[in-house]
Formats: sequence, C-alpha cells, structure tokens
Amino acid sequence: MTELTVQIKPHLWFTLYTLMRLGATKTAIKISTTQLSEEMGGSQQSASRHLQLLESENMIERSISPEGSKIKITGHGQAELDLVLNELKWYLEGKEAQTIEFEGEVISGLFEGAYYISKEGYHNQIVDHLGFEPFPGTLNVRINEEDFDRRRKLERGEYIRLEGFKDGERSFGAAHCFPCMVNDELEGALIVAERSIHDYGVMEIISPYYLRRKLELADGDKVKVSFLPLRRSDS
Amino acid sequence: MTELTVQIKPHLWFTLYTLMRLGATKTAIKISTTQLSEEMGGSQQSASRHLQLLESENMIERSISPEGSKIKITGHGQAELDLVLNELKWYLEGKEAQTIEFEGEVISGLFEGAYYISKEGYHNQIVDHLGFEPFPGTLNVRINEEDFDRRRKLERGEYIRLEGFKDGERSFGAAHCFPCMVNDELEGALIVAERSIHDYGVMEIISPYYLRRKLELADGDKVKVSFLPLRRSDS
DNA sequence: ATTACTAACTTACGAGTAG
DNA sequence: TCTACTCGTAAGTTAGTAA
Repeated sequence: MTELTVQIKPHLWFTLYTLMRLGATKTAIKISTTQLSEEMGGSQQSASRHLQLLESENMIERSISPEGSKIKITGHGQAELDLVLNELKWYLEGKEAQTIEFEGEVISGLFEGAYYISKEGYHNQIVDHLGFEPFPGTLNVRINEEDFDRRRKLERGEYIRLEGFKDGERSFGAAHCFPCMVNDELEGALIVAERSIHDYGVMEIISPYYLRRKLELADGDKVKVSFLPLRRSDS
Repeated sequence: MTELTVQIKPHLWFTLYTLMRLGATKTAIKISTTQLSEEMGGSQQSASRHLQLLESENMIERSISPEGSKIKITGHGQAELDLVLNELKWYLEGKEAQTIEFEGEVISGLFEGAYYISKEGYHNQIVDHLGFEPFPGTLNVRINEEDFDRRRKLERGEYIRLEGFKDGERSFGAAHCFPCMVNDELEGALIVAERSIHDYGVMEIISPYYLRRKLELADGDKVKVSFLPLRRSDS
C-alpha cells in the first residue's frame, strides 16, 4: 500500500452512505441533525457527532445555520464510497472493474515532462512501483470538457504514489500515477501532481516507450487512453 | 416498507464485506478468527463475536474445526451486500439500476394461479401494494438454466411482500412480488412463495391484463420479462 | 493450533441542556 | 427552532484464559 489510508470507521462510513442516499453527492443538501438522525435510526446527538467527525476527516463540507446545515460530500468522501462500490462490483458481479476510457488528441508539451522524469527521485520510484523504465518525456493528451467528471472520478480512486523529494535547493512534490493502456497497445500511466489544482484538460502520460514514435503520433492525432481502476490492495 | 428489515449494524456489515473481499461469496473459505481479525484490524475476540452474530442472523454459514473454520456467505448475506451495491450504483453512477431481463417461453400452468389470486387475502394486497387489479390467472414462463443465477440474484433483492393469511381451514403462506414488464409493453409482477424451495425454471407472472390474449401468446412463444430492481425505500 | 467465555476497559450513544 | 456540549449509561472491544 503506497497510500497511507486512514480507514474510515464503519459507523462513520454508514453516515456518509446515508448522506449519499439523501443526495449529498451531487449538490449540498439542507438537513438538520434531527432529520438525519431519524433517517439513520439514531439520536440527534450521534448525528451531530458523526458530522463533526466526517468534517474533520474532510469527508464532507458544511455550512451551519440555525435553519439547518447545508452538507455536501467532498471528493475524499466520494472516493471512500467509490472504493466500496468497486469492491462490491468486483466480488458480486465478478467484473474486472470496467475500464474508464478517454479519447483525446495529442498535443505538444513544453518538454517539462522530460525534465521531471529524468530526476532520479521520480525515476527510481517509477521503476519500483510501476515496473517500467520510463521514457524521458511525456505524451500530452487533450481531452474534452465533458470527460472532466470521469477524470475526476478516476483520480479520486486508488493510485500509485510517488513520494516527493528534495534535490539540492529545489523540492519536488509527490505525484499520483494511474496505470493505463494507450490505444489498447502500449502500457503507460497518467501522472498528476498531488498538490496543486491541475488542468483537467490535459493528461500527461508516461510510458516505457517513446509513444509518439511507436504509435506514429503527430499533434492533433486521436489517441485512446484506457484505465482499469486499481483496487485497494488488501492489507 | 412492507418487509420488516432488520437493519444490519455497520460493524457487522463491515465484517460481512471483509469476508466478501476474502472470497466467501463464491465458495466457502478457510480462515481463522485470528487471520480475519488481522484482515479487519481488530482483535481475535471481536472477529469471533462478529462471526457468531452474523451466523445467528443467517448471513453466513460456518463449519468450525480446530484447524480454522470454513465460512461462506449465505443468500441473505449476499442480499445485504447487493443492496448497498445497488444504492452506490444508483447515486454514484446515476444509473437507473439496470434492468434484469429474461427470455423465456410460455408454458401452460395448472390453473393453480387463478385459484390463489382469486383469494381475497392475496387479491386485496396486490391491489394495495402493486397498484393493479390482477387478472385471475398467471402467465407461466419457462427460463433457461443459465439464467437461474440471475433469477436468484433478483429474488435476493427487494420485494413487495404479500402477507400470509388463513381462509377457513387452509392457511396460505406469504409471497414475494417483483414488478416487471412483459415484452416491454405490459406491467406485471413475478410472484413466488416465501417459504418452500421453488422451481427456478418457471416464472409465474401476475398482471392486470390477460397477457395471453393481449400479447397473443401461445405455448412455446418467446416472451421477454424485464425487472428493474426495487430499491430499499428510505425510512 | 483453534474458538469463545468472562471481566475489565474503552468507545459510542443519547438524555438533558446551554448557547 | 437549530448545533453541540456534558455526562451517565449502554454497547463494543480486548486481555486473559478455558476448552
């Protein structure tokens, strides 16, 4: 396990699940602790405490007012729910978690990728955790705006984490990797910085191959990038 | 809510979920309480207690031996997991729970259906809970053996319950109803007796219509029966 | 090895109530 | 009304241990 997953406790998960069933994933919902307690079959006090705890773990966001709080499940919270969804699907429906696919077009990067990947700090971790020697550069793929939500969902899921490190004066942040297949042919991984709000319009793909040449890609060419979600590794 | 659902407690659900992730849905698994406790992050004693409780609620079956118990999740247990799966799908993937469809062929019943449905005890409940006046008879549909598993899954899900009753000397058992569409055209419901192992090969469909005539069906004709799973009604 | 009992401990719950 | 505090009680957990 690369991620330090603070396992959410069952009864808190259940509260989160109840909030989901009340619609708090899509929009903020207006609900009082009393209403929530009735929904869950518990006391107002318990509901209140659960909300405090969920908030402190960044699972929900609230705005409290005398006429009832507004509650919305955060990305972290949804990730927690997604995780269970994927596990249930896997075991009950016996599906390989279905791939999430993106169609995009190749664009030129600023050759920044090459710089980062050449850093030993990242390079060695990629070899260790992804199991390939990365080509010193990234393939940049522009995706459509209507796919941003699916990308967010992907990035909420499990990832392989590259630790941040210091190299002389500069310090490099941690990054998340999501293994993928490019054009159903070649392996690679989407890499995103852990901190910083990144541009959801562009995917940076690392790979053991020089994808542009191997797949004969030029700027503007269509590519397919498909991910099969990682599952939280047991123990 | 027609069913008296004994809500399983979150920490027990979590144990069930863990057993699922260890593969106890498909086959019995061999695991000791110590191993299980390590898997869940708790003590051996808690694992032991949880297993006892799950067993007493018919969620799992066990055979205990000094070299580690064999554990398998029962149909009831799977139903509990399925339920959460469906809810998560509904809210996170925004899908109408996808319909479960069966292709089968019309066969002749023994005109027993007519007898049962004419009984006031059932009749009135059908009107109340399903919202239609049932035609006094059932359409019997034979389905293929490879669909039995899907039927089992359907029947593990939520249902509308018709209470049993006494009519003079005879007593009639409770029944479960699963609303459906026949040939995507006409509403109806699969009806199965609550107790008694029934024949998974034949579906008995009740409907407000005389389906044989309305759809011009003769013995051996193909029909499609589609169900969209009920969701546990909130509160 | 196992499972599971009892007893001590720790956590979660909920009634009362303040802000 | 709200949320959330205190605090006594109930429930869940775990250490020790028996079978």
